[in-house]
Amino acid sequence: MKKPNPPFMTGVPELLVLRLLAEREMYGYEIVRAIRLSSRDAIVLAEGVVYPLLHALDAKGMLTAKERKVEGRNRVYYRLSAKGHKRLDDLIGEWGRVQEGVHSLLEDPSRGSI
Amino acid sequence: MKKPNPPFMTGVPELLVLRLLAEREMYGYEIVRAIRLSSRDAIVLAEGVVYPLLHALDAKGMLTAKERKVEGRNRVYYRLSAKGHKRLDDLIGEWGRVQEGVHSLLEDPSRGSI
DNA sequence: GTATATTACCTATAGCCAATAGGTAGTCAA
DNA sequence: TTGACTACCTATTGGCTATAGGTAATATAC
Repeated sequence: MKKPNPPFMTGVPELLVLRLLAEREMYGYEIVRAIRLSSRDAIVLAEGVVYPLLHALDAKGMLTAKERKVEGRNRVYYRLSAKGHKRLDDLIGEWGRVQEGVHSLLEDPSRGSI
Repeated sequence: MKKPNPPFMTGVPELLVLRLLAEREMYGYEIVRAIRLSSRDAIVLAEGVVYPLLHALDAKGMLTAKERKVEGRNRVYYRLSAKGHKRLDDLIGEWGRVQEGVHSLLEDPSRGSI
């Protein structure tokens, strides 16, 4: 088996999925496409990443699922719960803090050594 | 045992360590402090993260180690190799791409759904 | 008619990063 | 001599994510 590429980041898939669902209800396959398109292929989450994540978030009460039949196909539409909104806010805050931290280290790494 | 916090990101510790060592040679304990200070506590990597990372990077030829005795204490000073510089460039590029991808999704998640 | 591509869902396995929790040893101040 | 700080280290655990599959329906092409 080929050695898998290293994961580039943790927590971000969850952040992105929650953010998309904060805008409107979506189904898994749609989320996979939206992340790929909206990030211009910078972030590509396979279905094997998104579906288990959705199930985990659902199990934690972060979102609600509703199955619907559209054009002969079953779709599971997800929607953010209040808990999911809270979680999203936390992740956005953490992302911002980390991003700033990385930025300051990349730009001026000597600041920490004074 | 307390449930450990989830990792907030992968590849970033490596990025930060390489970036610091690109500026000047440093030793492990100093790196731990520099990351904490320069990021204003946004990113705190314990010694148990940094030391194994340094050893792994050393084993991969990303950096060179030189032991030195300073004020009665042993310090292992690390320096970036050419390979390490290359790796740093790659990680900086990837960080930029991912950061932009996350940014566009956070700001305008509907772009991907047209 | 039957391949192929696309949509849409799913699970199992494996790898690796990082977080925790320890440990050793030297220096210095109270 | 106790505590605080410096400076190094390892073992274990856990969780995220990547891969690699699988099912089934629709639409298109040949």
